[in-house]
Amino acid sequence: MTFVLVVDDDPAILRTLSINLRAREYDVETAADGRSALQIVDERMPDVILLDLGLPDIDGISVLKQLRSFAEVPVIVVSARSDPDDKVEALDLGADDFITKPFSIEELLARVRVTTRRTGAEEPAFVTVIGDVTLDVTESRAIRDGEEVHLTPIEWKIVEILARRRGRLVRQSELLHAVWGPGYERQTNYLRVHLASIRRKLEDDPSAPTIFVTEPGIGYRFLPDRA
Amino acid sequence: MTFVLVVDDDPAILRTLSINLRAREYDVETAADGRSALQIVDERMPDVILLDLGLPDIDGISVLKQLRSFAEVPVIVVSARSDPDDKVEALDLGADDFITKPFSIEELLARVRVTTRRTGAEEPAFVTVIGDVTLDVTESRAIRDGEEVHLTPIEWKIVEILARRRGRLVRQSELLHAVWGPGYERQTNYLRVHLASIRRKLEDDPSAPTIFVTEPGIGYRFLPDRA
DNA sequence: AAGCCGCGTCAAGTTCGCGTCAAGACGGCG
DNA sequence: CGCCGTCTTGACGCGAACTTGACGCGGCTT
Repeated sequence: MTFVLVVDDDPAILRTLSINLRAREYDVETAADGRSALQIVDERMPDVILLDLGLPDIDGISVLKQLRSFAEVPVIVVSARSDPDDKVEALDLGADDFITKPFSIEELLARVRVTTRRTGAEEPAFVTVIGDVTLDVTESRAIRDGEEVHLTPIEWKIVEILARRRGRLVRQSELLHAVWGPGYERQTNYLRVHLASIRRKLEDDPSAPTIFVTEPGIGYRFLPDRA
Repeated sequence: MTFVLVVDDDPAILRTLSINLRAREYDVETAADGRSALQIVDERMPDVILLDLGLPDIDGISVLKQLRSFAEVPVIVVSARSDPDDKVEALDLGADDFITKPFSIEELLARVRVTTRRTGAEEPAFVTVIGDVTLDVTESRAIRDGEEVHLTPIEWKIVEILARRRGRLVRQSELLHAVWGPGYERQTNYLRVHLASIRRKLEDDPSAPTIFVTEPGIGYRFLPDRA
């Protein structure tokens, strides 16, 4: 999943952007000032950064400069200043794009798509290792004892949803809705059958599951923790 | 010297841009309609294209589409239309940037610098060898057993996208979106047909592909690894 | 203790997706 | 205007994947 960092001191903007980006299946993190923005970049390099120029602590331009001293990550400047000089300065300092407030959310999303298209930076490879099993959800690859195991599309969907919530409980109705769509929330037998084949392929002892465990009457849980 | 193609039907704009660009030591050529623009691109590939959407003959959007079917050259759309939908359409069809008239010359120049800065940094001369097949994606050349094999434009697009992600999975919807544009994400039959002809031309045994492999229900994968 | 409900298992039946082929539509070029 | 390469569209067969129903087991309730 593409990871976007949104930097703005206006909570309303942060909220709007987060909601819209998340709805498009982006992984979003926010920062309200330059210091925390740089920290996030340091910890977990984003695929795109949306950067406001008017920040409370450091000037947005300075943030951009510092950023460029160690990272090539695409930056889209989002600013209320429409003065051409500001744009030129930001662009020449390494910004990849500049969009002025107020802006159309659709346009912003399109510009985000442009930068990700160019860098080809999709999916930072979401992999999970459990003992001798390796699951690469973004690549749809499962490896067990060194050799590839084939999972079907529905099996992958289930695994993906459970894996994204590592450890937490996922209700049956939720799984059914996510995989089969609305209207299938009571077909719990589907889950039984498909979970069975997933376990047959990935569990050491399919009859005593330790990775994909059942919460009777409620749902399922993915437990990647293993010695 | 960086070569810029300016496409606009307004002679005044052509003049202003030419003068300003030439003053910055760009090599400039102009076109007043879509047909001659495409011709120039065919003869002498520009480093950047400034494209107006309102052209007398072909719609600017169509020019962009045709352009993208055979060239990756950076395109900055320059248009009087400020409707967000127009912007989104152009950007999703492959435009790298979008600027609305009237604009500041300085800003336009800055945006030109952004695109050239980007493309100048890349260019990893992209050839792949798999056994007796050689693929030169940047040059659109395929050679098998010493003789050239002809691939059609769509075939090249597919090969290129898969090859750029060597080994990694590309989802059907992604391929369809990238090759045919938004709205074609479910026409998986297109992929079946074109993949078939690609395999017929490049695989040893087209019925048992080893280079372009299918992940049933999910997508395709390019596997250049070979003994 | 008996019965019910939810889960896992299995096998049979059906659908779905892929590859293949061929016919028709489209568009560029002479 | 007609030719030719290319792309689209539909039909078909096959195999994998999914659905569906039956069954047994175990825990929980009454």
